[in-house]
Amino acid sequence: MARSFFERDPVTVARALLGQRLVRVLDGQRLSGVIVETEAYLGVEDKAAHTFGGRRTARNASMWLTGGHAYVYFTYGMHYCLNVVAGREGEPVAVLVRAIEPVEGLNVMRSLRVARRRTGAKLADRELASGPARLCQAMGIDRGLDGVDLTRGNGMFIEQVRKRTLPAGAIAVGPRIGVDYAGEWAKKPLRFWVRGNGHVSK
DNA sequence: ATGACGATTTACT
DNA sequence: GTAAATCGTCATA
Repeated sequence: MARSFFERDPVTVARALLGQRLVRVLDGQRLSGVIVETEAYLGVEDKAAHTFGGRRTARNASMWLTGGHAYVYFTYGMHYCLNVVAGREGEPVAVLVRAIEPVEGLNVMRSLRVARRRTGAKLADRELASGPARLCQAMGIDRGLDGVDLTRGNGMFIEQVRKRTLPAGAIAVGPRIGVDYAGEWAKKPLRFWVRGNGHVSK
């Protein structure tokens, strides 16, 4: 996907990413899935965003890069989450990728996920990447990928599946998850998912 | 140097 | 439905 796809406002990018494919090349092997759930983070004005109020730290530095870079952060002492940076350089907005529908490398994903659990019960396909931290586990994404240029085609990138954004009727909209601390901003309709898709987080 | 806190997931009641 | 797991990060002092 070209730079121009990402250098747009985060809501537009969040919607346009639905139905496109996230690809991770791990040890020469392709792991991939169709993006089915995203959230837009609007930057300095957005109380739920890591860059709220213009915060610029070592942790969120890549959010300030131009659209098309990855912002990977560590949270809750054990989880990573992946964002696709949107907008222009110096405009710290991003899209959190919350779920994908696995397409390639399901067995590798399963073993990466199972390695982190106590019980050995087998995971259904729907449990592999239906959540922002699950997706990172399944694809072997950690801080080593923070700041990676997703337009470069190595390590991790977005592959174009469709030219146009899904029709509005195929996209469901709701408030973002896990940001209750953000007051009014917690209620804004900034979460997007493919209507009826079974791989969306619960 | 310290303390409070997560853009979550899992296990257990 | 409730709670534990687990630690980097950042604001405060």
